[in-house]
Formats: sequence, structure tokens, C-alpha cells
Amino acid sequence: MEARDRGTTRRSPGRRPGPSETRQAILDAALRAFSTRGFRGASLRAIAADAGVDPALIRHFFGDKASLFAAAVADGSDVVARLVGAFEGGGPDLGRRVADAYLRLWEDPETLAVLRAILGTVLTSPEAMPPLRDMMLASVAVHAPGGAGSAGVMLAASQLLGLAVMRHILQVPALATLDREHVVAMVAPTIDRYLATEAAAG
Amino acid sequence: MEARDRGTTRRSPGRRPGPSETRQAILDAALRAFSTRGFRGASLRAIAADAGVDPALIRHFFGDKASLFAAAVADGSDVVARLVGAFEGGGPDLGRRVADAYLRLWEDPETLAVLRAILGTVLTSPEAMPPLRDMMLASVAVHAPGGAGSAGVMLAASQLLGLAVMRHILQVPALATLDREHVVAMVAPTIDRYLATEAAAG
DNA sequence: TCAAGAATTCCACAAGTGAGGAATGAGGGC
DNA sequence: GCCCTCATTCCTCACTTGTGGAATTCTTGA
Repeated sequence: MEARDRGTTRRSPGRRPGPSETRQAILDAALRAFSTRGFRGASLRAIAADAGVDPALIRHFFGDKASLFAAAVADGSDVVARLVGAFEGGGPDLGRRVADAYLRLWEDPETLAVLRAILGTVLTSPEAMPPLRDMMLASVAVHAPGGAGSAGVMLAASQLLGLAVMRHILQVPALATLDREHVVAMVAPTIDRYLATEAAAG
Repeated sequence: MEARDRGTTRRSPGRRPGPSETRQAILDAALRAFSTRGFRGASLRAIAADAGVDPALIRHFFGDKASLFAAAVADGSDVVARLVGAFEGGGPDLGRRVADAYLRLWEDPETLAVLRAILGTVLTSPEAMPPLRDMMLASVAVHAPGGAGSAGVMLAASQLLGLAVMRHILQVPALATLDREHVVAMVAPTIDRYLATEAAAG
């Protein structure tokens, strides 16, 4: 609720004095909304209200709703950039490092919001699913050993995704209350086994 | 698209001759809609149109939108009943049996729709999340060894959930094109390991 | 045969939706 | 000091949403 107070107070039109940080405020509010309500459930008016701003400003800055969504998720996401860092170097404890990097990602509130927004939108507006999926797969493809076509890599991804959903979205107590190191320790062997299986099977 | 033709044709009001199967038609259409659009994204009018029926009939049969949702997911779900069958018996190949039963569940279109609807709604209307989550956890709690509070059981669940999402919702090719036996074979050891870890750690 | 109830329609309403146009104010370059 | 650009407001439009009332037709039971 970091909305400026504008209950019934009319604020005269025209530019405000000083530099404007409204664009960023809109992006933040948009991410919050898309992340909790999904693309369709988030309304431009609610986003504007949360940002303490007139709805028409959204149109002025971003055009239409889809563009705002794109801008909001792009804004909060060096997500993949941070994830793929974990794949650098090879080494023996690859599974452990990947799992740890991935779970850290979800612990960052902004990243969580981005991922929630994407997942919610994928589940809730079918026409958006293929492009979003392919975008995510493409980013994995370049960096994972074996690429996005590899069943082993995708099994590892499925374990991490499921874990993140249960831990950070559904917030299942048995997983949400455990500290990250503990979870990583239990999951790392799984990741390693999937990646090794892949290497063997081609 | 099994909607009756009612483009511009006016159909006179009043009861239709013969027995009425409209209630079920509405439930089916509702499940389709909730499953692809989420709770908020699915509109009563669209559901009614898909069922070939006047929107007011929905209100007549089910009251409000939330009750329709409840009825729709309850209608298509002996889901949990079918899943927990896999836990009966103990035996050595528990992981294999559970994974197989679970994946079969998602291959049934109606069950897939139910699960999609629940997941989409959970992600997209936060107020619905705790009740739905607790409902699912409660059903697991009674049947899984160790109950819903056990990290091992929940880790196994996370693997299965993530797998189902990537295979049947995102439809990632590397997993969606594999036959079930193959996937089960790769995943079963993971499940067994999690459940065993749990048994050891208490 | 008649009445009660259930199934079905249309129409209306108030609220909310995304989009767009017109006006007003401030900043910055000349 | 003037003008162009940008940030900001308001109001409007056409449309969709969930909900509700009133009327019509069929089925069922007495």
C-alpha cells in the first residue's frame, strides 16, 4: 500500500514539479498485480490506484495492457541471467550449485513476483502459453548441458519448478519452514542423477 | 464446441420437453472454462454460451460463481480417491506405482481440467489459496506414510507436481513426447529416495 | 383435470473493464 | 522570455461482468 493519498482529493492536472519517478511506481504496482491476480485478473485501474496515479498515465507510458505486462516482467528480470550463472564451471557439485542458485532466486521477492506473474498468466490465458514457454526454454537451451531437448535437463527443471511452487507459492509448511541448505541437500542428488542419466543416454 | 446452435435464433422461454441434461452440460462447460481461464477469467456468460444455455440458468442451478466452481471441480474429482489407491500395500516398488498412478491421473482429460482449474485459481486469486491448499494437503495427509507434515513426502509430491506441470500444462516437448513408462522409470528412484529419507529421519 | 414446481427464456441494472481524446501544468532548449 | 515536449489530470465511450426479477412452458403428482 504505498499509494499516495488520493481519496477524494482532486489533484490538478499537469506535470508535477521535480523529477518523475511515476513510471517506476507503475511498473512496481503492475508486477504486484500481475503476480497475484494474473494477467486478466489485474486491472489497469487497480494498478494505477496502487501506484497513486491516474489510469490514463499507464496508457501514456506503456500503450496497452499487454505491453505493460511485458515491461513489468522484463523490468524485474535479470532472472535467467542470474540462474544460468550456476551452470558455469561444471565441477562435481553441479546439482548442489544449481539447486541453491534456483532456490535463492525464488527467495528474492521481486523475482518471485516475476515468476508468479508468468506462471499465473501461462495458466490462465492459453494464447500466451506457447510464447512464454518457448522464451523460458530458449534461455535454458543455451546454458544447460544437453539443451532444452534433453529429457534429463527437463526432469531436473521439473523437480526445481515443483519444489518452488510448493515452497514459495502454495507455501506448504513442511517445505516452506525448512531452511534452504537443508532442502538443497535433499534435492541435489536428484538433480545430479538426472543430469548424469542424460549424459549417459545422449 | 458442443454448443447448440443459437446464433441469432430466438428460442422461446419455458421448459423443454423431455428430461433435462442441461445441468451437466453447464458443469462440463464450467470445467472447461475454469481450467483454461482460471476463476476470474472464466465468465458466466461464456460458460452459458458454451453450454448452449441462457446465463440465468446458471444462477438458477448453482447460485453464484463460487458455488459453480465448487460444483464443477467436485463433479470431476474422485481425483484424490484414485491417487491414494497407489499408496495401498507398501511393497518394494512404491515409488514406481505412485508415479505411474499420478501420471495416469493427468492423462485423463477431465482430471487434467480439474487440476488445471484448481492450480490456475490458486495462482490467480490469493484468497482462494489457503483453503484449496489445505484441502489437498488434508487428502494427502491421511494416506501418505508420514503425513503431510513430512518433508520427504512433500518433496516427492513436488517432483510429481513439477513433472505434471511441465509435461501436461507447459507441454515441454522433451517430456511431453516421452511415453509414460519411460518417464516413470526415470522418476521412480527419486520418489523412493525421498520416501526412504523420510523414514530414516523421522 | 388442475395445481405446484421445475426448467427455461428475456430484459435490466449497477459496477467494472480497456481504450482514447482534450485540457493543463512543468521543464528544457533556444 | 518562448515554444516544444513531456507528465499529468479529467471525462467519455463501448463493452463485459455478475446478479436479479418477471414471464413462459413443460413435468409431475394429487
